[in-house]
Amino acid sequence: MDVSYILDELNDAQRDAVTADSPGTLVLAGAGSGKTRVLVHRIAWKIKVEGLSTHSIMAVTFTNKAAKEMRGRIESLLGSSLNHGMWVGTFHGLAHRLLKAHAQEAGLPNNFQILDSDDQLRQLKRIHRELALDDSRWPPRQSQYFINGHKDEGRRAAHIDDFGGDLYLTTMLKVYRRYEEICRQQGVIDFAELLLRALELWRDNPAILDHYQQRFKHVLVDEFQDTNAVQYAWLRLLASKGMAMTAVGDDDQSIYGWRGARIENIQQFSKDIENTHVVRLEQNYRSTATILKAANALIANNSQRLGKELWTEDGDGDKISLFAAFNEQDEARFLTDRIAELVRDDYRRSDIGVLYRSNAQSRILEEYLIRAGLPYRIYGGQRFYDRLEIKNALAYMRIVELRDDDTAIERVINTPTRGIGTRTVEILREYAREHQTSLWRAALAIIENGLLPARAGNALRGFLALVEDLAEQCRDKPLDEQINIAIDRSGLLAFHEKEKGEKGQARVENLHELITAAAAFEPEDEDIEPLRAFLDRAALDAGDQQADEHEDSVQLMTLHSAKGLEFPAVFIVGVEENLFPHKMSMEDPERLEEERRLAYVGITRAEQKLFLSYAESRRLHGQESFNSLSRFVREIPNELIDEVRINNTVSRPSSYAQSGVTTSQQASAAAMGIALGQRVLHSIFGAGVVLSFEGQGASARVQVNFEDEGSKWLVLQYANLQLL
DNA sequence: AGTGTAAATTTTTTT
DNA sequence: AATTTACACT
Repeated sequence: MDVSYILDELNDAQRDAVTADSPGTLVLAGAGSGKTRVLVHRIAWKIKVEGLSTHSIMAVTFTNKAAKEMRGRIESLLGSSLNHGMWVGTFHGLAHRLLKAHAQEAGLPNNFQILDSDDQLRQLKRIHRELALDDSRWPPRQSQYFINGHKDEGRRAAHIDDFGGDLYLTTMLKVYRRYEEICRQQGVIDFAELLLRALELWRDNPAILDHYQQRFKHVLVDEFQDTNAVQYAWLRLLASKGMAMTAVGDDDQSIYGWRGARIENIQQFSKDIENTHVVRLEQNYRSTATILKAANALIANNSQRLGKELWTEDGDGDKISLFAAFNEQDEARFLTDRIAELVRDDYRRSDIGVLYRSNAQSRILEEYLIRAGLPYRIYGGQRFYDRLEIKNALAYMRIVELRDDDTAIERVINTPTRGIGTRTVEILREYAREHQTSLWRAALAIIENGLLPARAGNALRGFLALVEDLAEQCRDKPLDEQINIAIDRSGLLAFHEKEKGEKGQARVENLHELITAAAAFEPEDEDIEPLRAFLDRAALDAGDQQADEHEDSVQLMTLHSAKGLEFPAVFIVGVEENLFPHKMSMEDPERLEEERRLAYVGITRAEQKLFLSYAESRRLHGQESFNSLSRFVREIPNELIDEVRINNTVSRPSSYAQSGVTTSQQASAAAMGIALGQRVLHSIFGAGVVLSFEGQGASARVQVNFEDEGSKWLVLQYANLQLL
């Protein structure tokens, strides 16, 4: 059989990675070095040359998008469809599949539901209220962070030592325990629980583990640097009987430390598996030499690296553009102007990626893009299935599916309003807590025993009847019909139609979109009831971005969601201290290094052109701030950068007027060379930024926000400030 | 019980 | 700035 097509067009290192026949293979793949290609070709090699069955291969990725792409590329390389024999999916997706197959052994009801992070937070808020915790002293977010953090490390409440009654720990543990109890009662599991349960399932049921150990002969893991402790332990269990494993990763692209990812797993891998074959892929096929030089120089500032340097046979190409905008509007204008120029130069809009550190930055960019008539598409951000109206609609379906789902009940019991007020819900909660049961069962019992005033009782009975009616009506109907019935009968549609303004209209449209999505929904697994499969998909899948998918449009996204993508032209906006690196990450050296890796990821997305921009003054969350150029840009060698500042001659924006500084004051400040946002150096306090200004002549004072000392008012005459 | 308005709170990244 | 929460009013 001719299998040369599998190895053709691969370089030596890639070929080595594809054909390696060792128990452990570790591929350290730099950005743009053909990582996915190696994975896909390696799978083809295992099947076509080594004769493994598709049934015995498992491939794990981190995003649904990556899983889908991998499946597609394998199919097109092999020229045949993969069906369900091969397990390709995300850790969460595969864990979910596993738990559904063995729900009983995993201690879950057959129809367990997934609790997403938003619902998880709501649940925790309720627990805090129940435990009478003051939200300002004990923010629910902190509990969420605590619980997820420990779950990611494989620790349940019972495993955590409270160190003899430490108040913080005992409180957090109280919440954690109560949370576990409630989840168990309702038959719901959160994201971290999905992974932890899957691990425990194998650990505690040797027969089941053995079955999968027999079945899988080879497991391949993409983005290995992003695995957390539980995921790694899960893989180790599976591979403990000498099954072969391939891990592909890049320590320089580890950007999910905050989610429990452990870069160390890469090193651990070669320690744990004997005779690990290590392959380095350093030749880059994506970017110009200039872009790679910048990326290499930047990442060299990180201390803990396995070491790796990208190179290319390509030429230098264009320099990297750096634009200093006055403010975020100026930046947005620069962006749209340049994009328009690129489009004029025959770039397709979809060839252009716009990356930013945080989602909040996209709004202003969108505004300018719309004004310029440039179609765009946003990845990530508010996901379709996370929208309020969609979650409400799905909540009805979830209750139909599983009556005990308290989160869903709380969400829609009075949405749209139907006379069930806070007091009534309060009574339900109390009853449920006392009798250790769900809200649904509590409601049934309360009505049975006539524990409510007539009016509230009627309203509640109405809700229960509605749900039963929905369940009745939906039986044996097609999925889209079911959802249509639910949003109609529940009054949800009418509720949003009545809502005034564009918002209500958008919500109605989204609800229709949901019906369309339901009609188009094709379950991956025929055996599962469509509604169940649809709800699972809604929880686990980002909802592959709706609408306009085929129009040629500029691609907007956070740096995190850009990982794995590439564009001929890339804009990274907001390269400012405090924003990127984010101020939350500046104190801790490890987190700062993660920010640097994020910058590395961003830069290496670019094929030909890279534009960086920053704003000297930026209004974010209603507050004006003055940030200096990001240290990451300063870490790029000067000769690679071309500083452009098109609007150089335009007068400074109105930051003077806003702060109430008069023209004459401006004049005297200007005479000293001091402008708002100007960076200055003080002999004692160090470096800082001018925030405000008042008075003239001898009484002139400036307010400076010092990096180390905070903000201070100084008499200009004596301050002896040096301009930076 | 429901509705509207004022006050308070929150702003990193996501399966 | 925008969203959630608290509170007063109908």
